[in-house]
Amino acid sequence: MDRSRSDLIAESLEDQILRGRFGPGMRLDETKLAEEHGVSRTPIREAFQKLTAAGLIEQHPRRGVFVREIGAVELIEMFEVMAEIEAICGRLAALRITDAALAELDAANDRCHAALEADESDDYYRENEVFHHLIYAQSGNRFLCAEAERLHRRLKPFRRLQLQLRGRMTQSMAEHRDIVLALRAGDSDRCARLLRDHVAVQGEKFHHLIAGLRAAE
Amino acid sequence: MDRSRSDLIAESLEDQILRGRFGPGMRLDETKLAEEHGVSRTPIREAFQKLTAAGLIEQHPRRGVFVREIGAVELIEMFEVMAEIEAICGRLAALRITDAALAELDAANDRCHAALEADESDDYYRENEVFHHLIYAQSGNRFLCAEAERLHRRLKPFRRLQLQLRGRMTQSMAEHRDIVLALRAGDSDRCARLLRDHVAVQGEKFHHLIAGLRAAE
DNA sequence: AGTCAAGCTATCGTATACAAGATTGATGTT
DNA sequence: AACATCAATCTTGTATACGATAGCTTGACT
Repeated sequence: MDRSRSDLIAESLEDQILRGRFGPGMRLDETKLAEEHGVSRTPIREAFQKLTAAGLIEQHPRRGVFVREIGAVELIEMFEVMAEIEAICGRLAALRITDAALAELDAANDRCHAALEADESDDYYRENEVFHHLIYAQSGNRFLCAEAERLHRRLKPFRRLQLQLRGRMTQSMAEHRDIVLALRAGDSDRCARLLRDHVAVQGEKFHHLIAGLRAAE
Repeated sequence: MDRSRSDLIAESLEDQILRGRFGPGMRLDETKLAEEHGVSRTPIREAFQKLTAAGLIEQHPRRGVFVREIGAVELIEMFEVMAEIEAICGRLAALRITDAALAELDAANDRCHAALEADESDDYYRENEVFHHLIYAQSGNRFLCAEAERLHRRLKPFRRLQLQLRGRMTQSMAEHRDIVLALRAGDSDRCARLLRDHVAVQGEKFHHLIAGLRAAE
């Protein structure tokens, strides 16, 4: 399924960009990257195409490619959309979820809780992700699920910032439990609302998030 | 802004695929297309990257690229997501829309009505698109707007089929007027619901749509 | 001394050549 | 006669080379 070189390189570059190896606005040099990966410019250029489509970089006609700067406004917009998408997933999942999936959600939540107590934030993030992905899948709409995962992936580094706010992890856990309750009860409207609020970043949290962004630079 | 050759070719190919020049599952020959466009294989390949990202074609490792078959299930899923996205746009737009935009919506609706009376389905279709794009923009969320436009574009050919159902255009017009009323009143919940129902293809309409698809083959 | 223009350089975009893999057809064997 | 295997050809994936364009630097003129 993987289209060998260029796909691998695209993945690698995406990872490096998200991890901050390439800062926002930084120019990516085709030749340098080609040498670095031990390939010619062609696969690098193909990888660029993919990253452009994913919205990670910008290609200027005869200037070069640059890591896209995600401004505060766009970030807020993306979180707003993510919150709504998750709400949709939740509403559909509440109607369609299976008992097995509910059990898995409980299990993920338990592992989340364990990670929280052990102060293992990496584990917490992973299980938190499992929790959300389960809900996406339980929407019963594979297209929606794919879209949600795409956006989730894009917001990944920022979501991490969000969770670093003091006391957010504990609060997040409680919200997860409420969400599972709504799912189990089949209360789709409530579930949608809970998920929207869970993901939405509002009020003064914005400022922390933006400050975190600045600090990360 | 346009990256010369490959972008133009990608657009051309996309258009041809959507118009049915290349049937679903059909293989696209790099060499043949290169000759056809009077360029080498490189720009064609770059165009393929874009189309893959847009979900229009599939690239198999050493086999070639094929026009993606969109099955009935996936189509229904995509319409479900589109309906929800439009509902979100509508809810936000109801809170944020300007008077100028309301006037533009009215104008688009009037042109829609005129096209309906003149039985000019192409004009109707274009104005219908203007109407929806205005609402996307009035969500005040540029990211959401871009996502909505992307999905709208992908569903374009199928939406066209849907509108060809008997009496659908007249009904659609009436729904448009209700939507504007809700927007003007700032009734976000009602607007969201109206838009969701407007877009959703539900119940027996599915069968018409699928039957139309089958007939088109 | 400052500004504008011209030329140079660096990098992008495209073409072409080459390599590797997959498919299909033919031939040989059972 | 049918099936399997091997080879040849076609097509994709990668590399390299060349042409074009934009930005930068330098020099000349005001």
